[in-house]
Amino acid sequence: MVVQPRPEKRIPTHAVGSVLSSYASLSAAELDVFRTKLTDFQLHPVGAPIGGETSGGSRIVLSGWVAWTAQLPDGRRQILSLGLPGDLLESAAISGFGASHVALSPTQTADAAGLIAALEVPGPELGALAAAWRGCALAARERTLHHIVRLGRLSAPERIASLFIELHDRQRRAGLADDASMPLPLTQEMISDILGLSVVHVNRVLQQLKREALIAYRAGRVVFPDLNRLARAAGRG
Amino acid sequence: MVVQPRPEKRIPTHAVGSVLSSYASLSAAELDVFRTKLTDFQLHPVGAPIGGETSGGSRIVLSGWVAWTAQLPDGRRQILSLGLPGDLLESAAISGFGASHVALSPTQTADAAGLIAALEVPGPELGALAAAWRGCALAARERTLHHIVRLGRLSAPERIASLFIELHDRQRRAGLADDASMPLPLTQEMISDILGLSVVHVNRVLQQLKREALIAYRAGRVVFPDLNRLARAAGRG
DNA sequence: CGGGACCTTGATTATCTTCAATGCTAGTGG
DNA sequence: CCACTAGCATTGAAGATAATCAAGGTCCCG
Repeated sequence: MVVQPRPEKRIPTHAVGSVLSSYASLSAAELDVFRTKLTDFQLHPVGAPIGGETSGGSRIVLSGWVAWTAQLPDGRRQILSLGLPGDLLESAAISGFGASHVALSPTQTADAAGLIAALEVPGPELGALAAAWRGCALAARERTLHHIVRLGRLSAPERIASLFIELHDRQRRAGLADDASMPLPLTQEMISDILGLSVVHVNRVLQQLKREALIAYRAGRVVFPDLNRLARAAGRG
Repeated sequence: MVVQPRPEKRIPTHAVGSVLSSYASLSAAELDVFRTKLTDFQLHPVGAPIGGETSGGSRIVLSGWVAWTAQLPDGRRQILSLGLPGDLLESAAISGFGASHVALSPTQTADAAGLIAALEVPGPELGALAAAWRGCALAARERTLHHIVRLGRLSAPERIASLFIELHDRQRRAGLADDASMPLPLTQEMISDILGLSVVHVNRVLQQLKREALIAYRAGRVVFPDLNRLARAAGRG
């Protein structure tokens, strides 16, 4: 018996479904709809660009982490946002400097155009799914604004604490983190490009946070001994 | 014959029309449509909140400047974006900290919900208007991302240069600035809240830019002796 | 064993903030 | 008309925060 490859069976939609469910309670039928509406599954190795310069975007991250990176002519780099499972990768291009989506870890994405089209037709069957989708989009917008405050007004320790809290919340929604720890597939250089700091300084501040028992590392994970204290250290999260 | 008050006659839609026209060439009919679709004109004195906490947003700025401000519990402030004529004021609220739209100068706004609804119906008559509207929205999104790079990776002189270039471009589109100067109704404290710097430092960097002849003041305006040089000083704009 | 990617450390310097005054200008009320 | 005030701009001095430069160190992998 020839087993046909059935990529959709291997596609980890679990995380995305978990994220959507965190914004609205979804029926099994709705969870099926979003699965079947996704097309053009792709696997991206670390460092691979996603979507390319040309593509209009609207790919959704199924697993892995994606950085939306802007690059200045002199080499300075700023990560505009992180794409985690459930996130829609908007059109990458920005006038004024080179910007692109890059896989930070092995990443699976799919084209969400069909899903978006299906959600635009108003109907009671997909009501909760549409609400969840809007919740995701709203959360993404709030993260962008939050990031502006982070870069503009938070000190380095606050920035790191605030970033970790955001990532923890997002990964918990995706079912990828427990209540007191999370995986963190970012190098210190990536963290520095997110937070607008130098690598050296990120290293030192991380050590400081560890000394203060605000975070800990264990087996490739960040552990949060006291999330409330960490939130306070983030300048109120 | 009783003359009804006709507020729309006094409403300065000129700037908004100019901005829209800068994104797509509009017919006179289309310019009329956007005028007639706007409702609920309001005048906001300096310092007045716009939209309130409750309102869902979707007010458009007709004249004046509006700051979208986030406030941390300890008093630190960050201006997330500026609303100039033609800009849509999105829903202000952000989870995590107090945020609101505040008039920085005497400001006129209108409810754009009717206009938005009209543009959502696809049709050839309003095609260019819809394109212009999308152009505005896209530009606003790019400004937000640009702001992240500014705060994350540009030095103080670069931030100020980059901000001035953006404001000059926007005001030229609105027909409010000429090729080499623009009005600037911002105090140095407001600039510091936009750029994530202290007022004192903004003051010193402004003097430095003046000494280097990158900018000049004259009669309440900022003058740009050499925009190309300023763009270079902005870390490539 | 060598190389590469990443993390860590110390020393030094640059950038930016804070604090504390002072000046300036326009508006206000006596 | 003249203090008086309030908001904004400016200045100097001191100190904190973060960047830069230059080495090492660790770990993994071919």
